[in-house]
Amino acid sequence: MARPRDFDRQQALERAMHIFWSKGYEGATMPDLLEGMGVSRSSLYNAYGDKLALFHEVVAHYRQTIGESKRQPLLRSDSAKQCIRSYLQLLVDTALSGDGTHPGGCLFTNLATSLETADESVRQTVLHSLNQLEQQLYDVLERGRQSGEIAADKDIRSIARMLLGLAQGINVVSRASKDREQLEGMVRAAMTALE
Amino acid sequence: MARPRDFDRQQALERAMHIFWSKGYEGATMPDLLEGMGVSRSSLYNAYGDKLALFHEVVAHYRQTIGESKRQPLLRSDSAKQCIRSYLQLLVDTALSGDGTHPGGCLFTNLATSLETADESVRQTVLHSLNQLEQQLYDVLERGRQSGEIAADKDIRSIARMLLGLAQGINVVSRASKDREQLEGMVRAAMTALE
DNA sequence: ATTATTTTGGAACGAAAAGTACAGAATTAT
DNA sequence: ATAATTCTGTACTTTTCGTTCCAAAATAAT
Repeated sequence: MARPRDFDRQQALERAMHIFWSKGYEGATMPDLLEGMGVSRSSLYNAYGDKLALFHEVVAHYRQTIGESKRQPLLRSDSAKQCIRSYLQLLVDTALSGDGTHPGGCLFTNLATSLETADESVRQTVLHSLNQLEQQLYDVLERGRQSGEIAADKDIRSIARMLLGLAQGINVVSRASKDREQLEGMVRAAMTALE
Repeated sequence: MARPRDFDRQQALERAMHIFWSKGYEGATMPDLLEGMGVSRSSLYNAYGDKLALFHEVVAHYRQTIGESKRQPLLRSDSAKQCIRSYLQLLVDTALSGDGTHPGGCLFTNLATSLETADESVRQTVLHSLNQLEQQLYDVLERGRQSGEIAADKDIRSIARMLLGLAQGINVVSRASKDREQLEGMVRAAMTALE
């Protein structure tokens, strides 16, 4: 009954995600977004609402795609240690953006360091995401403990938290330097905490 | 021969540091700075130059004060493990800003996640600071290895890197939640990598 | 073809940003 | 006291931000 949209809504959202991911919410200006998304002003406002609404869609999209895929290794039926190891390895790979299709690091980690100026709902989302990751790590460790793979006297809650922290740290350090050896060293040392 | 400055330059710089620290470079607007520093527009431009110049002074000041004091434990003549432990503990304390005099987390960690929009010289400073910290951690571990406190077969370069990463992670997570137990759990688990 | 509906591009708007200009106030040296 | 110099507050300019408005173009249904 009316003219269909000229651009691919999903593709444009993906591009917006990359811009917010690398520049942050405030750092990504409307001109940046317009150019990067390849969409005109009216089209953007018409399709997504205002900047904040677009950002919320981007955050949701990130969770469903990038976030989900990064946690994939934790859901596999490998041994617990193998799950953790491949999770961290994948983290390093995406932090370095070896494929070149994504910015480095993690959108949520970046957001966490700029929560002071952020929307309250964003703060909630970030907090929830961190807690969720800690719990997922804990669940894997617990499974490993029950199977005898991880010694019963290990404080797996603390280990889960350490891994959570290290994951954030990997995302931080990778923003400043793309040294794979450095990041993989972190992973290697962290794995010894499970021995 | 002329009228002296009306305000305390150092104190104003300190206040500017707190504002940049909690809000970031772009998030800290001139009105924010003017109000927080308790200085009028002309005085600020007269005393520091423009916003970027002020920021560079802030970064230098942060290194000399906060940065230096946070690394203090690494320079003590305690045992290596004790050095590391008290370094991490101090990190947790300041991350939670237990004294209430400072914002939480770390200015440099925050900067690292927003390097894309930052000045190149800032990027260099952040990178240098991370490398310096890794080296300091390594030096302490090396000392511990030579004294026999740390087993000779440990990969202390990787451990130093892991601790570097975890330090950044602590700064990140502490921005989102002020859970002391969570952060201290990270420290506890990380310390087991030295055993 | 006509009509109804929606997208689209470009201009325009208001608010807020950083930085500047200038006049007057204040203080030290003469 | 006076003069020279520097600080300070207000108001201004310029730029850039996010957003809105409106007419023209485009398409699907009638």
